[in-house]
Amino acid sequence: MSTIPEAQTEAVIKEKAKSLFFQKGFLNATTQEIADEAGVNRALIHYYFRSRDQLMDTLLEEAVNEKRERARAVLSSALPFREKISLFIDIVVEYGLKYPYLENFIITETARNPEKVKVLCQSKIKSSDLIRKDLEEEIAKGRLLPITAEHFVINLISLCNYPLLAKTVLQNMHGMSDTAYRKFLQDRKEIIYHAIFHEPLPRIARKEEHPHPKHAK
Amino acid sequence: MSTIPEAQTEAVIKEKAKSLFFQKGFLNATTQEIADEAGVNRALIHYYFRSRDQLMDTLLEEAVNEKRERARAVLSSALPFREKISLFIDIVVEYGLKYPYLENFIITETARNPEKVKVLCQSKIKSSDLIRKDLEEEIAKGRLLPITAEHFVINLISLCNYPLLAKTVLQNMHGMSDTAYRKFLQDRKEIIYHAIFHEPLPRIARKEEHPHPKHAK
DNA sequence: GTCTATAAACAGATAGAC
DNA sequence: GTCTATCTGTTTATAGAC
Repeated sequence: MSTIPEAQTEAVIKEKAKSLFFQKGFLNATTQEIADEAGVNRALIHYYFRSRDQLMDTLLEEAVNEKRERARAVLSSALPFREKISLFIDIVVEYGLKYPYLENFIITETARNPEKVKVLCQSKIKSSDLIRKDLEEEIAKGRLLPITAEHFVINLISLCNYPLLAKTVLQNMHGMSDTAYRKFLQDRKEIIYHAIFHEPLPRIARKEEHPHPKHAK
Repeated sequence: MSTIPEAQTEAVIKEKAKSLFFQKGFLNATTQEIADEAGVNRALIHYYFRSRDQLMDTLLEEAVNEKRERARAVLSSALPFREKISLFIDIVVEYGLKYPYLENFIITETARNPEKVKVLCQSKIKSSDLIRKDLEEEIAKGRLLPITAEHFVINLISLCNYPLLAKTVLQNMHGMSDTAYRKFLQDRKEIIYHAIFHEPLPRIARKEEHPHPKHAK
């Protein structure tokens, strides 16, 4: 279409489809809706991505890899354990604020087609492996009650991700506007740290205070 | 169909559709698949339920009400607070074992059609209201770190439900068979209590030890 | 109440013109 | 690269015979 600079069609489709799926929550958006959003003809989606499924796979893989890379960087850093976890929570919640429906999409797609999970979890460096050593040390020092690394990580991720997945239910149940809901998710950063460590989140050593919510590279 | 006793067609459709949706995880089962499962003609689904949507609404409402009723009974009982919570975890996890895809279904449907949530959450007695008094008492006595009733309940439900929603991802990531996954969910009962109260789950005062996993009325 | 046959709507994908 | 037109398959829903 003439309003689009040119030759960026593929990128535009990806960007707009990503927004439709992960930000606006149109998890079942049709190729027509994607095309409309991108301001291009429907056939172009097939020209560039062959099928709707391949487009989705591409988007999902990219988004998951980006998020995982960020989490991995923190967990494998040299920071003290509790700072790692605090930053991990920050990253996961901020990512959830930016792409509120990404987790929803993953859950929906893997439930519909369990084979797809293998693409997403390949070359897997499990978070639990990255913190196992730290965790065992903390437990040995008596700073944490005994727990396996797997359950620790699953607890952490559950506390971060469930409120995203249940967004509609929670918003309705507690009568939250969209902005109130965003605030609620922000507040949960401290709540989650608190639930994990049973002590307040230290006010020091926060990487940044997010003066602007911009977070994606 | 002649193999079915008779006049129970409506009940059979409901039962089989429930199994398809909530137990087997065919969240997008077509009317044809439902009819096949029930061993009836596809047109009968429309005869009894008018449309696929109405069938789904009926199923969802019944399942949610049943689960909520059970949870409510425990939380509004006269039991000590920690026993209530322990039983609550038990109910939610056991319900998850029985209907592994119910929560998935709720999340998917409310994301697709946010209006539907109003049907599910009507006449709402919030769990957080039922335990608020208990919780404040516990906090006043110094037996629990300060937390709002809302966040407390959301933490609790997150820890119970997320592993259900992420079943496919978790199974793949940790190489769990179906039976290993069931065991994993069972184990989480103690993990969750532990995460909430930071003390081991007492071995006494458990309602039953589930000699048979049968749990629905 | 239960079936067959069919309508009606839709979505994904492709061929072929420009 | 981008468009229009069309094909194919799928699914819900209903009309009407039995």
